[in-house]
This record gives sequence, C-alpha cells and structure tokens, in this order.
Amino acid sequence: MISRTPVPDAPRGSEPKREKGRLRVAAIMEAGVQVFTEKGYDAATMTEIAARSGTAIGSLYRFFPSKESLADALLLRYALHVKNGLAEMAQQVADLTRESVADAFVDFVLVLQSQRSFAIALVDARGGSVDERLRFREVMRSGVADILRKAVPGISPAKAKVMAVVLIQTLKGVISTANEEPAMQAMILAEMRELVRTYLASASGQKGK
Amino acid sequence: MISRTPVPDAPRGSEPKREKGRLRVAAIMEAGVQVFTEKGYDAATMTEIAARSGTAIGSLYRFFPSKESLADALLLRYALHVKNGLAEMAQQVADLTRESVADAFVDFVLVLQSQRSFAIALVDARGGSVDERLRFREVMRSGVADILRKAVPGISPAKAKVMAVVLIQTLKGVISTANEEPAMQAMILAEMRELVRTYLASASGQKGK
Amino acid sequence: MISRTPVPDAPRGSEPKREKGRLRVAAIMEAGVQVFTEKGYDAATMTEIAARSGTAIGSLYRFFPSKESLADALLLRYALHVKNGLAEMAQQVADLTRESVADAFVDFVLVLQSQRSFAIALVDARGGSVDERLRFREVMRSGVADILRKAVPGISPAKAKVMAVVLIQTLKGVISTANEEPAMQAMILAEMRELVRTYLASASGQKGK
Amino acid sequence: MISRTPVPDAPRGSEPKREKGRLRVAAIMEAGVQVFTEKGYDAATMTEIAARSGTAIGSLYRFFPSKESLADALLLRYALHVKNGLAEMAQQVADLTRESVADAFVDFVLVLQSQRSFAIALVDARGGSVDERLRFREVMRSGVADILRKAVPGISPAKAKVMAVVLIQTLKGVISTANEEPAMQAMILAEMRELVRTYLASASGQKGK
DNA sequence: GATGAATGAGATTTCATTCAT
DNA sequence: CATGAATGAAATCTCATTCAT
Repeated sequence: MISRTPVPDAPRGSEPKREKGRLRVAAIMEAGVQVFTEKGYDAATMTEIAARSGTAIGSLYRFFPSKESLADALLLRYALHVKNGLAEMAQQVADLTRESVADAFVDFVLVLQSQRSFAIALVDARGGSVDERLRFREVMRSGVADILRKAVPGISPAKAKVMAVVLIQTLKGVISTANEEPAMQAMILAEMRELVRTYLASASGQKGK
Repeated sequence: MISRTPVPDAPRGSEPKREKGRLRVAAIMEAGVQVFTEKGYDAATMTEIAARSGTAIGSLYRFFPSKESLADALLLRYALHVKNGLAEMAQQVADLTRESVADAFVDFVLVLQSQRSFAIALVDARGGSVDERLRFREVMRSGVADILRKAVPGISPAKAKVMAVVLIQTLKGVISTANEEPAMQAMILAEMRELVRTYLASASGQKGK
Repeated sequence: MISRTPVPDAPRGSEPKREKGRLRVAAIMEAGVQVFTEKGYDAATMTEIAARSGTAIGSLYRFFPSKESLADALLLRYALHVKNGLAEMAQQVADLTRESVADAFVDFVLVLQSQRSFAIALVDARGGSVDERLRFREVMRSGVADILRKAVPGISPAKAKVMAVVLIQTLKGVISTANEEPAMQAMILAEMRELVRTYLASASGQKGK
Repeated sequence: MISRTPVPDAPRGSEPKREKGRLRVAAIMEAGVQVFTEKGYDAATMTEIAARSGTAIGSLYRFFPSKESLADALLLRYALHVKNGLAEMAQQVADLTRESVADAFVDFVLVLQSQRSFAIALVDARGGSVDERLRFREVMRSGVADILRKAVPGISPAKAKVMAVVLIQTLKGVISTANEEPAMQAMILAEMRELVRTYLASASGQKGK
C-alpha cells in the first residue's frame, strides 16, 4: 500500500548513467511489455522477462526491485505516451470539424492499441499499484476532457469530465475488436466511429449541463 | 467385468446428491464469486475460496475438481442469468418507448452489476475455458441483438448484431462506475443513459444498413 | 509394523455371513486385483476399487479397513493358490521324469502369471505388510523345496532349500516375458525350459551338498 | 525482438554452471538413489530427497524439474555404469576360461548391487519414462549378448540374445540376496555361480541354435 | 556490477479414511 | 448396514526475491 517513488525506479542512487545501462533497461521494458501482454500480469514471470531481454535475473532486479515496480514503470511510460498523444490532439482540435475530432479519437485508440494493448491487462488485472492506476486514469480523463472542451464550444468543465469518462469507456471497445474476425472487425469499427460522432454531435446540440 | 458408467460413488466433480451437498455447493459458489471479484482469476486461491465458504479444501475439490471448473460453473450460471434477463426484456420491449428501452438496458446492467460484476473479471482474464467464454459472448450478443430488432423496427439483422457489440461495450462502462464517488457515479450514469438513448434514436433515424 | 490379524479381515466380529456380503467381498477383491495390476500399489486408489466393484467407499472400508489390509488379503489368497498348486505338484512329482518336472515348474508359473501377475507388483512394491511378504516367500520356498526333494532323490534338505531360492528367481523371468514380442517370448520361454532342465539335471548329477 | 535460444539464465532443468551447483547435483542424486531405493518410485517424495541432500526444495527443482526427470537422470547414469562395465568385461573375456566368465557375471552384478540396487526399483516400477526404460534394457541385453558371443565360440547371435535375456533374469537374483541372512546369502550366491557356470557350459555344448 | 544458485512460502490437487445420515 | 460427504495431511511444483561469488 505504501508506494515509495513514482520514478521509473532508481535503485541505488540514480538511473543508469552509462549507455549500457540504458540499453539494458530498454530491453527489459520491451520484454516486459511482451510477456505481460502474452500472459497477463499474474502469469508473467520475472524469470521469463529476464530471459527474453537477455538479462540475468539478478540484473533485472537491480533496475526494477520488484515485479510490481516493473509493471508500474511500464504503465507510467504508457501513460506518458497517452498524455502526449492527447496533448498533441488537443492542439490540432481547433482546426478540425467535429466529425474529424470523433475520428481522431478512434484513430488515436487504434494507434495505442497496436502499440501497447498490454496496458489494459495491467490496469484491469492486479498489476500496477493502486496509486499508479488512479494516476493513469486521471491522465486519460483530463486529457480527453481538455479536447472535448475545445471541440465542443460552450461545454461546461463538469460536463466535459463526465463525457470524457463515458467516451473513454466507449473507446475501449475499439481494443476489443482485435479478437474479432476481420469482416466483423471492420463493421464494428465503422459503427463505433458513427457512435462517437453521434455522441459529439448530441453534446454540441445540448451544450452546457 | 469392468463396468464403466453406472457405478455409485461420485469420484470427482459430480453434483451433490444430498441436501447438505447442495447447500455446500451454493456456499462455495458464493465465495467463489467474492474472491474472484476481489482478486481476479489468477490471484484468487482455491484455499481462500474454501475457507471463506467454510469448506474443507478436499470438499471443494469434490464438487469442483479444478479451479477452472469452478470458474466455468460460475460463468455458466451468470450466463444463464443474463440470458434469462435479456429474454424477459425482449418480451417487454414491444410495450416500451425507445427511450424506455435505452433505460432498460442501463438498468439491466445495473442489476447484473450489483449481482455479479465478477463475470467481467473472469471473461476478460484467463478464467473460464475458451469455449465457455465464446459461448457467453454469443449469448450476450444475440440476446441484445434480438431486443434491438424489436426496439428499432426495420433494422437489418446484421446491423442489429453490430450495434449489439458496440452497445454491450458501452454498457460495460456502467459497471466501472462502481469505483467512482457517489456524486460522480450518478452523473456518469445519467450521461450513459443519455448516450444509449441517443444511440438508439440515431439508429432509428437511419434504420437499415 | 504391528500386524493385527492374518485373516482376510473380519471387521466387527466375523466374516460376512450373508450371501450378499460374500459376493460383495468377492467383487471387491476382483476389482482390487484389476486396479492393483493396472496401476501398481501406490497409484491404485480405494475410490476406484470401490467404483469398479460397484461398492460404496464406505462399504469397502467395512470389509477392508485399510488399503494395506486389502492388499494383504489379496496376497494371502494368492499365496494359498500357490501353496495348493505346489502341493498338488508335489503329489504328482513321483510319476514324472526329471524333465517333466522342469516343464511342470515353468508351466506352473505360466498359469500363475495369467491368473494374477499382480502379486509381483504388490510384493515388489511397498504393498503387503512385511509379515505378509515373508510368509509368502516362505510358502514358495518350502513348497518348491519339497518338490525338489522328491524330484531329485538323495538331495539334502539344505541344498533343496537353496536350489528352491535360485529356481524361484529364475522362474520369475517367465513372468517378464509378458512384455516381449510374441516371437521373442516363445524363444525366451523355450530357453528357460532348457535352463531349468539343465539345472535339475546338474543337481541330480552332484546330488547332496 | 524475441530471441529464442541463446539467452542467459537457466530457467529449469539446466545443468549447473558453477562448482557449487555441481556438488549440489551430486548430493541430490545420491539422496535420490537412497530414497528411491528405500521407498520405491511412487512412495519416494521430492521433499525427502531435498531434505536428505540438504537442499531446498526449490533448488532441487532448479536442476531436476520433475520427479520423473530425476529418476531418468539416475537411471541414465546407472545405465552408463552398466554399459561401461559390460564393455570392460567384454574386453577381458578372451583371456578367461568359461568358468571365470560365469563368475565374472556374478561378480559384476554383485558390484552393481552394492553400488546401486535402486535401478531395479525404478525400472520395474513406474519410474523412468518408457523410452528410458527400453533403452536401458537394450543396453543390458546387447552388452551381455556381446560377451556371450565371445565367451561361447560359435554361438549364433540370436541364441546369444535369448541367452542374455535369460541370464540377466537369473542374475537379478543376486540382488535379492541382499535381504537374506549372511549364511543363507553365501549359499545362494555359490549356488547361483554354479547355475551360471552350468548354463554357459550347456550352451557351449549345444552351441549354435 | 553482473551473475545465477539458493530459498521457502504458497498454490493446486489427491486420496486414505471417518462418520453423520 | 449402506451411503457418500467431509476431512486435511501431504505431494508436486512455481516463482518472487535475495545474496554470495
């Protein structure tokens, strides 16, 4: 319950200063993403992550002193990706039509999915400390809410926040399409785009609260 | 000399034959729901389920010969609940306005949630054999699609199926509200109702494919 | 280590007096032979023996209060078979040539094998209390020694006993042939007959000690 | 990104890479021989083998990832002993009289016995995979047959093979003598030597098939 | 710093045996 | 007496984590 440091984990003093160390950490994180994605948090083993990253188990623990700390680091990195992505989207939103914004949301999730659908596994399952989880959720929500405030002029901050929650949940469905047959997948995706558009349009209609 | 089937003695995984046994099974399933919900499939332990149901570990294994078989049984029971609930809803749908149907969906998920939000954990995670999972998903989809075909006159079966997928995904969000603060929870719920109404309305507008 | 009673096990007072009880016991013993033979002593389970004999596990334990007691009873019954067989052979030995006696030994083991090769499993493995085991060995040895004394006139009792030990060991090989291919099996059997004949002949040659 | 084979870290069942590891493996194998010999394959427990070798259970499983793998390793090592012993004997057989060869057989088994009479338990019982078992049996048979071909000039290969089977079976009796009283043991041993001599002599007499 | 052997708590599962019904 | 549910010790095996080399 007591989370120590929110940094990617700096074992005895600091992050790896040497080039070699940074490569090692990168390899571990990559392997971590792979294994967590394939097996889920519980079934993934530190030994396999070590092996797959070409690292001795002892070395792995030097950089990430616990399984949870590795998951946290991975999640944090993912959260940064998302945060940056949303910030970028927020800048472009002024130049877009409402429908384009809707599509942008779907495309954004699609990109995330192909990059790291593993995060869902970590967040949904036990993985990631409670702190980390909440932080990640907050990043998502406020990022999306920001965009909504720009895309839907006149919307109240509260409404934007609530819409963000609902929108995020809906967008999660995009990820689930990965398991469908291609034909079905395409149809679901199109339908989701439509729903998001409709949602944004209706919000514009009623505006405020 | 070797009789295969009709022997007495219930070696493993058989159904209880005495009253007491049925009570025990009920207790185990209840504890199973609890523990799976709290910890997720992997982190849940048979030992804890046994303890929490006041059952010796051996007795637990008499009725459910493996962790997976318990998860399957739980999922199956839940699937029945859902199936019956959807069937019931399908009968009433003729007498309802479109908006009432939207609300009914949300309410339905709300009821399920309070009863057993654990199923999502089992379905999403490792738990439940693949067969069981697919079967459950299919039950959900066709049940919801049936209702949609009645609620949205003129909709094509294919469109109904795709809408069902998207709608289910959206409704899953209702369950997530359980972790929110009450005030936020209420707002999210209202927003979701609105979204579902909007979705149904838009479907009626364009109708067919 | 403390063996209680050397009888087939008389639970609360006496052996089953009713016809039904005797049938039940017979069924259990038959199933016991089967399962012990198929799985070996350790891997055999009382539950399976009960099931295969159409007996409730509780009833099985009424007649045989432990797994070991069942194994003992089976072994005892087998020992009786052997004892009687040897005794019968001893009576006929006077009328046979030495070569016929050798063949009779091999044939005798052959018959036992097809009847219950399970005994070896029980004796070799953990099964059967030490007492039971020693008793069985003694029955074999003195039975065979008796025959030798009749078949080889002038042999000393001590020599007969030692020969019995060696002969029994050699004859055990007959049982192992069960796993060979038919062609090989026949050859081995013939070779064994030859060896036993040679052995008896050589004993006659040197006679006494 | 996924490197399959040449990664460091020895997950399971790997050979020790440090000196200490090799000592540990030796200790485990020694304890394995002891416990398997005393209890038989099924009744032997990994926990006891670990304890008796002063090894933590986890360490035991590091080197031998399953009970069967330990039994296999033990059997393989024993098979090597036997193979080498037989090969050595084969080289010396040219310089020996037939009677000396017979004695050599008995002595050979005697040596094996004092070293590891456990193998019989493993081979006869469940232990060791079927492959391993058959391989071991074949090693024995062809090794003995080789010697016979040299010791009994003019014998046909087929006859040598069959004789080997019978001879091995007979020699197994030598091991059983371990349980006898010393006096009896000596007599049985002498008798067996005599039988083996007689057997070889008779084979020389009839020669070929 | 890197390495990998060592550790041991803990998870799943089995089965002989008992005893209330 | 028959029945079968209940019991729990014990077995096999896993894996996060530590620490001597």
